[in-house]
Amino acid sequence: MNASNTQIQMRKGLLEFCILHIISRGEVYASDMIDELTEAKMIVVEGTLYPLLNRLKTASLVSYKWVESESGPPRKYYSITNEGKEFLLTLDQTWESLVKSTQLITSKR
Amino acid sequence: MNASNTQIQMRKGLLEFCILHIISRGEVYASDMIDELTEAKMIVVEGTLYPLLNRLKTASLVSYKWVESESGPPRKYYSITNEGKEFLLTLDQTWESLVKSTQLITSKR
DNA sequence: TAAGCTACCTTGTTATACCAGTTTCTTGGT
DNA sequence: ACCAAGAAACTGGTATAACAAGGTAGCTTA
Repeated sequence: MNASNTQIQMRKGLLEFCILHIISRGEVYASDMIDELTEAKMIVVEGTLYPLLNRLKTASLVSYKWVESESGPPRKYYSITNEGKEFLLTLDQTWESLVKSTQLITSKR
Repeated sequence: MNASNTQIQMRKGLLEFCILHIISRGEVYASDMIDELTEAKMIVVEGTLYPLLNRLKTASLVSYKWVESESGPPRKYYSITNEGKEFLLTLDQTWESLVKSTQLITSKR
């Protein structure tokens, strides 16, 4: 039971929420997402991101299109679907309520 | 991919944090914890709580003592150890930083 | 003494993240 | 023309935690 594992566990499920938010703001591909997450100090590795994106795609929450790159292999650019937008709203509520509950418990004394 | 599962996933690891906080405020036994969590709208079932308490005990973050009940079987009353207090401080930071990161990502537009 | 409640515990399943790779495509150097 | 290097997408195995659905044991009460 160490802090770094706790961090991983606390973040579970949150990543899906964050990724969906990032995609909801406009077309992006994997490296863009990793950059933005890293900038916000939420580290994520490729082996986590790609399966997650496939899950979102399978659930019809996002879609993608191949785009040729000017330097290097083609990229998958993701965008959010209407279904994804709706789901994101429920995630917003879930997160908000979770923060509220935690606040309530951890600020008591 | 449904909202109730997302809630479960988002909460992973958070429970450990909340339970440790509850125990840190004074001696409690399982039902007390469930009551407090339920009051804060953070539902948890026994099958989740007991293994978690055993993990915390194994990691020396909490200790317990048996206490006779006035009505019913004896109870395990938990209290936090010094090691647990230290760990709780790092969890506070982990949680705070996680909230900050999520805020940063989800409030952008 | 049997029923019912309370408290604690266990087993099997599911879902997600991580680690450590692999594959494919493109470019650049020789 | 060939090979190295890099970028991008992907995969298989492992660990962890939460849940569902049970089980066991002690105490109380009718």
